[in-house]
Amino acid sequence: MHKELTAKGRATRNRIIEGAAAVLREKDVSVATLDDIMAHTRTSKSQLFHYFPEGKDELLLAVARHEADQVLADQQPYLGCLDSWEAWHRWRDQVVKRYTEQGERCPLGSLVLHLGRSTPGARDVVVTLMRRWEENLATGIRALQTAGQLPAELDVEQRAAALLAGIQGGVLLLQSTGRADHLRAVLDQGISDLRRAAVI
Amino acid sequence: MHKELTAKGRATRNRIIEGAAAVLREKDVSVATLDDIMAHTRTSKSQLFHYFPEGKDELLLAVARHEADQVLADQQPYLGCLDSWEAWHRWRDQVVKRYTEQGERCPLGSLVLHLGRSTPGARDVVVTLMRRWEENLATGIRALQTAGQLPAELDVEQRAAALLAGIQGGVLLLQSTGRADHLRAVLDQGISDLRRAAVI
DNA sequence: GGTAGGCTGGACCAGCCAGTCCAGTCGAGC
DNA sequence: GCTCGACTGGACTGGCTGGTCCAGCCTACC
Repeated sequence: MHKELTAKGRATRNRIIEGAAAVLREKDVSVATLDDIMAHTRTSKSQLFHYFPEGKDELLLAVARHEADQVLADQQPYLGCLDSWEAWHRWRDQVVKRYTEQGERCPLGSLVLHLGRSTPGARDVVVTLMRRWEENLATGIRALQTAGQLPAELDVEQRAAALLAGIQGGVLLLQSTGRADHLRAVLDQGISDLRRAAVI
Repeated sequence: MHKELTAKGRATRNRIIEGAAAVLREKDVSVATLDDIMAHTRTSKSQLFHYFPEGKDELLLAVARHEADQVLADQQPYLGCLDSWEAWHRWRDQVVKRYTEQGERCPLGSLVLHLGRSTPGARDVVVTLMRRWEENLATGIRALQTAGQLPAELDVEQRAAALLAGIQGGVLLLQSTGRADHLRAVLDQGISDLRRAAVI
């Protein structure tokens, strides 16, 4: 697929994806039109359909993948080496900062919701993202275990799952209420409960 | 507003709201049309605009309010009297059951997202819902305090906020991955961390 | 320097769907 | 039983938007 793209073609394709991502960070999928994307990327409709023959959904899916990659990248390098309590706190700050800045928009969320079950592969994007995210958290907890900071019998999977869910909900509440209180609470509480587990 | 509605008129208006809610539980807002709602409620377009002069958005907002009321109602009577550990566990089961049955659809979520900032009042619906939900949780935690099951110095607000965020994220993950693991994990972990706080 | 095929521009089309309009019915109160 | 206004039916419209088509440009490769 797209093997035959020249360097110029690839550049244009990327420009479309990034431009579309920019558009979708400003307006909701249900409102954004191909014309918006054309205007923002200085492309014509034929180019859009040239690079995404299946049409709008294929383009949106590509944007969703692009955004999903961004989510974890934005948490690096912290998320990748959660091997001390200090590292956990730095990561916490990074997450709060990232989502406070992003504000009320959730391009990836609306995208996947919009594509929904009609577009095969849309769900996979978010499922994969969540799995990776959770794995990173689990790895971090295990790192604390091997560092002797946490007891070996801790249920790592459950902790990681609960933490991930908390973050998602915190972000959701940040986006719907405009306040980061919940996100902060869930991270603080999650980490301090983890620390407390160390003492027992 | 709508003071002058006769009994018949009120009945029709309610039929429209409930019918629309049923439609939106099956298809996403972005796909559902007024024709779908007409078909499902046996009404004509002029009736829709008679009862909701502002058009589709006004109708959707009414549906959103209707759905929001449902959310807390579905958690009763458990959510209302979280005054023992047993009550908390019964409530937990109820929540998991409710959202497992609901499956992947989240009518209220898509509705509010769809109405977004363009419709004043849409955000309020979800903000109010979340505030009430959180208050119920906080009341439950305080009930445990007065029952002597939890220490008085516990940060009730933070616990309630974190728990609410966890639930929202758990539901989100249930809807996007199809598995209830996260919701269960966050509730189990949340309640057991609370219990552990009792010991310390 | 020629040519095949990737790349680009933009006019055009067709379907969908919210919203309008008007003609007609029903029913409560006088 | 009359009348006024609430209520209902359904045809019509106008704008929007995803998608198509074709004609022409650019460039890598021979």
